[in-house]
Amino acid sequence: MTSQITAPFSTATGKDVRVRFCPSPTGTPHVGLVRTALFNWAYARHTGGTFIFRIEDTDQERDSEESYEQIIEALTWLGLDWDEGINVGGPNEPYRQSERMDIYKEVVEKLKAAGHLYESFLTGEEIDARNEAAGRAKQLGYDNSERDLDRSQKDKYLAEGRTPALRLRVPDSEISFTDLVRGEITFPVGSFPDFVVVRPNGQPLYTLVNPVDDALMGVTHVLRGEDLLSSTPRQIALYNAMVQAGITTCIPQFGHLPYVMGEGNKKLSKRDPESNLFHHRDRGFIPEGLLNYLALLGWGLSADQDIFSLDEMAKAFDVKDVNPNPARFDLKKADSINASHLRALALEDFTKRLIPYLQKNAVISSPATSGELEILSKAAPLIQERIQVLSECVGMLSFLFVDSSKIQIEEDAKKGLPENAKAITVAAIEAIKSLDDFSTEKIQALLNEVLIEQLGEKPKNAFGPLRTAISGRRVSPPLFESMEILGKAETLARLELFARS
RNA sequence: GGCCCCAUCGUUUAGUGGCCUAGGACGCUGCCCUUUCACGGCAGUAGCACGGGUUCGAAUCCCGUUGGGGUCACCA
Repeated sequence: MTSQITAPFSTATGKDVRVRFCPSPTGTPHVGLVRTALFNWAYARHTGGTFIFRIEDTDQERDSEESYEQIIEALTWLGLDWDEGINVGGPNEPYRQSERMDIYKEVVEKLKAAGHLYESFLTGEEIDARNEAAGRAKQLGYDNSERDLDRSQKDKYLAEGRTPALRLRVPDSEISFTDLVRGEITFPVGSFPDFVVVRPNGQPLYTLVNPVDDALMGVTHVLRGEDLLSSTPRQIALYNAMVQAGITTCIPQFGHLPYVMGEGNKKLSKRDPESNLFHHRDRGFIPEGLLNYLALLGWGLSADQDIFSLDEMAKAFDVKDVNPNPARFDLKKADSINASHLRALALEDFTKRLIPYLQKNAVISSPATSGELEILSKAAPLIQERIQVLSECVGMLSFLFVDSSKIQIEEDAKKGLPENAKAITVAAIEAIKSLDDFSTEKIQALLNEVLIEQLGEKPKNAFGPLRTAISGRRVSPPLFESMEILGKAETLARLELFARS
C-alpha cells in the first residue's frame, strides 16, 4: 500500500485563491465563527479570489433550520458578501451538504475502488476491549486491525447481521505541512489511526465530507479555527488518497487561526452570552465596530492604527500576518472601538440606526411618528459622542419622549445634589418663566446669570438639580439643548414637579 | 497520558539580530477643557515567563524548563 504523501499542495495565488466559510448550523452564531468568516472574506477580497459559503449540515442530531437562517442573517447583517454558495449559487451546487449525498456516494466508490477505504466491523466497545486485552492505552483508539480482513471473515460478520463502517487507510509516514500562520508543522508516524469516514448506515461523516467538498469546490486555502489543527494530517491523508484516485489534483494550504478566548483562560464558550453575535447586536454594536474589533483579535492594520474600515482591512489583509496566539475577547476594548465607529457615522445614518433600539424599548412607536422623528433628529447629535453602543440611547433619550408625569428620578441622580437643590430649582423656574425665546443660547445665558452670577452657585451645583429634574438621570444629553427640545412648558412642568417633591 | 499549538504591559498588539533605557491602542490614575457625563488634549502607570547556548551584539535565532491551551468520536 501507499504510505507516503505524494500529492502536491496548492500553489494558487491572486485571483486563483478560493477560500470558504463552512459553518455547521448548530446554535447561534459565535463571535469566533464570525472572526473566521471575516478572515476568509478579507483574504478573498485582498487577493481578488473567490469566497465560497457552504453549509455543513451532516449532523441531523444537532443541526437546525433556525441556526441555518441565523448564520445567513449574521453574514448579511455584517456585510460579508460571498461569491459562490448558499442563495447565490455557483458551479458547484448544491452548497448544503445534506443535499450532496449522491456526490459523496460516488467519491466513496472511487476511493474504495482505489483501495483507500476498507470495511470496519468492530464496534467502539470491541475496540476498547481489544486495547485492554493488548495492554494498549485506550486513548490510542482503533488499532487498524481490520485493514486486511479476508472474504470469509467479512462474510462471517455479515452473517452476524453487522454492517461495516468505512475507514481510511492512513499513510505510515509522518505528515508535514506549512501552516500559513504557524509555519512548518510535523506530525510523527502513528499520530492517529485509520479513521471512520462513513457510518455503517452509509451516512458520510464530517471527516470525509469536509475535505471532499473543499476538493470538489477547488478550495485552495483553508483558513479555520485552531481546534481543527490536529485533524489536519488526517485530512491531508484523505486528500492524498483523493489525488491518487483522480478526484482532485492537490492539497489546499492550511492556516489555523488562534482561538477567541473568554474569561479566565478558556476558549470563549458557546454558552457565554459574550460569544453570541446577536447579543452584541442587541447591545448596539454596529457591524463596522464589531468587525473592526474582531479583526484586531489576531491581526492589525498597522502598528499605530486601531480604527479601520472593512475596505481598509481587505486592502491590507494577509493570513501570513495573523498572530498565532489566542486572544481574549475584551468587551471594554470592543466597546471603545465601536464608539469610534459610531462617532464616525454621518449624523443621518447614526440617527437612523437608533430607531430600532428606541422602538424595541417602546420609547418611540413603530412606525415612528413625525413628531418623534423630529425630536430624534434634534436629540441624536447630542448623544453621538456620548454613547459606546446603540442601546445606550434608550436610557439617554427616553426622557425626551414622555411628559413630566412619567419622569422617574433615578437613585444615583439624587446623590450628588446640593442641599439647596430645591431653592436653585425655584430660582430657575422664576427666571425661565419670563423667557420668551426658549433657545439653548438664551436659556444658558439666562441661567448662568441668575444662578451663577447672582446666586453665586458653582456650575456643578447650579445645573445638577436642573438636570435631574429634567431627565431624572445623573448622566444625560447637554442640559440646555434638552430643555430647548422639551420646550418651555414641559421644562417648567418638570422643574416645578421636582421643586415640590 | 501521547501528539500538536502558544508564550512582549492587566488586555490586545508593534517588534523578523543593532533604530528598544521595547512603540501604539483599550483599561486605570492625574491634570486641562467643561452645564453633569462623554468627546477632545496632555501626562503617568505597567511587559520581553525562566535557564542555557549562538553572536561583537538577542524581545528577536537554537535547545531545554515552566506555564497555558487544544486534540485524541461511527460530533463538526
